[in-house]
Amino acid sequence: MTVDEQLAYLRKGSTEIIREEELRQKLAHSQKTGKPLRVKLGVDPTAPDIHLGHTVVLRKLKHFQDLGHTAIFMIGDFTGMIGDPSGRNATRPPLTREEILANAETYKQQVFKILDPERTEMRFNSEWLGKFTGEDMVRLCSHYTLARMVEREDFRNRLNAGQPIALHELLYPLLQAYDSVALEADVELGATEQKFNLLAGREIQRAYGHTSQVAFLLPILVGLDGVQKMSKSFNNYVGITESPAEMYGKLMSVSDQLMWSYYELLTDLTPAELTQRRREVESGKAHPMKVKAELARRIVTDFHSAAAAARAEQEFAQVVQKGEVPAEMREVRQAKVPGGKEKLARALVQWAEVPSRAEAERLIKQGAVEIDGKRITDPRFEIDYDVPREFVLRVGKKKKDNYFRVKIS
RNA sequence: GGACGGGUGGCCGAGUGGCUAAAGGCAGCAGACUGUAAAUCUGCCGCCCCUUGUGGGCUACGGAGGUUCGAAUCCUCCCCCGUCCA
Repeated sequence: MTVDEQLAYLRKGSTEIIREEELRQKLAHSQKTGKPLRVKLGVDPTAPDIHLGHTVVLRKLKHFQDLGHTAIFMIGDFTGMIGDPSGRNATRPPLTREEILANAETYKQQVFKILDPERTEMRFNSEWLGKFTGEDMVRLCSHYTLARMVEREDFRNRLNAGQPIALHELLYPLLQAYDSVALEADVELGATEQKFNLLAGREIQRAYGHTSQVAFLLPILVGLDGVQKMSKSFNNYVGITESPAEMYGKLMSVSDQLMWSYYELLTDLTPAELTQRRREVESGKAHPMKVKAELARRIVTDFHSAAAAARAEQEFAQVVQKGEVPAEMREVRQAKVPGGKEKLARALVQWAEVPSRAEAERLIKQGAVEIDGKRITDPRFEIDYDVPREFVLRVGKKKKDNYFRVKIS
C-alpha cells in the first residue's frame, strides 16, 4: 500500500487528525525504515466492561495494526485513581487499587476480541507513574499553565457554573500527556472529548525533547437512545460480551436514523457501500428494517459468529415479530410443595429478577406478565405449587430474555 | 480565618411547621400503535405486608441532637460545596 492509500484507509470514520501532514510523514518514514509506528490508546479502568462505544476507537487501532504498526493498549491504572474529567460535570471519588486492578483484568480479557494480540503491547501506566517522585511531578507541572488548563471546555463550564473542580483533576491531562512521553507514542487515538488531553500530549512530548504525537480523533458513538453518548451509566449500551440474542435485539431497537452512524463506525463497509445502502433506503428500494437487520447481523458476527448471528436473527423474527415463544429460554425450577402456593408477584422477584415486589405487582397490573400466553392482570394471582407441571412465563416486553420456562417438580 | 449562599428521590429542581412518599422536568418501566424501532398517546415510577383498599406499616429531604401533638421546613452543633474578602 502506498502512503496515500494507508492514509485513506485510516482516515475513514475519523473526525480530525492533528496534523494529517505529520501522520503522512510518519507513515512514509515508517515505510522507508521498516520501523512500525507506535500507536497509543489509553483507557480508563473505571468502566470495566467494553461496549460498542469503546470499539470505535479499538477498531481504528486495529486498522493501524492491519498496516503493520504497533498498537499500545495502555490501561490507565494510575490515572484511574483520578478519573478522567472529560465530559464530566462532577468530581468523582478516586477508585481503590483493588477496584482498578479488577477492572483492568476485565479489559484485558475483552480487547483481544478486536485487537491482534501478536501486535499489541499491553501496558499499565503505574509502571512509570507509580515511580514518579515529588520532584518529577513538580517538573511535569511546570510545563503547563493554569490558564491553558482552565481553557478546556469542561473545566471552564464547571468553573462558571460554580461546580467544584478538585485539584487532582487538573493532573489528569498532564499525566496522560506524560504517558505519551513514556511510551514514545507516534500517534494517540481518542474520542473527540479527548482532544484537549491528546493535544496536551503533543506539548508535553516536546517539552521532554520528543517529537509530537499525532492526535487522532474519532467520533463518540451515540447510545441506543439516540441522544446521549453510549455509556454504561446511561444504560444505553451494547456490551461486547452480551449474548447474540441480546445484542441483536438491542441493535434492532435503534432508530432508523441512528443506524447509519452505527454502520459507519462499527462496520468495515467502505464509504461507497454505505452510500449505496442509504440510497436504496431513501428510494424505497430497500426496507429500513432489512438494512438494520444486516447491521445487527454484522455486529453479532464480529463478536460471536455468523451462525450465532443467523440464530439470533431467526429467534428475533419469531419472538419479537411474530410473538411466538422462543425455542430456548431460561429455566426456573421450583420444588413441589403439597398444598403450597405463592403470590405470583413474589415468585416473579425470585424467578425473573424483578427488583422488588412492588415492581412485580406493578408489572402485573400493567399487563406485562403472561403465563402460557395468557395475560395475568390480577395482583393477587397465586401460583400453585401442589401439582408438578411446567409453563412458560413472560415478564416484560416480548423479547427472548423475558421468557422463562418454569418447572414445578 | 471572615461574610454570604447552598446540600431534597437515579439526575435536575419546587417546596419554609400539618392537606407531603414530597410539585414539575428528565431518565426508566409497562400498555397501545408500528416495520424491530423512532415519533405519538396512556398508565406506572421508595420498600414491605395483606382481606388489593380513597388499606396498614416502614424508610426518605447532608449528619447528629433538640423544640413541637406534628419538621424537608424552626433551633443547636458538625460535615460538605460555591462565591466574595483576607
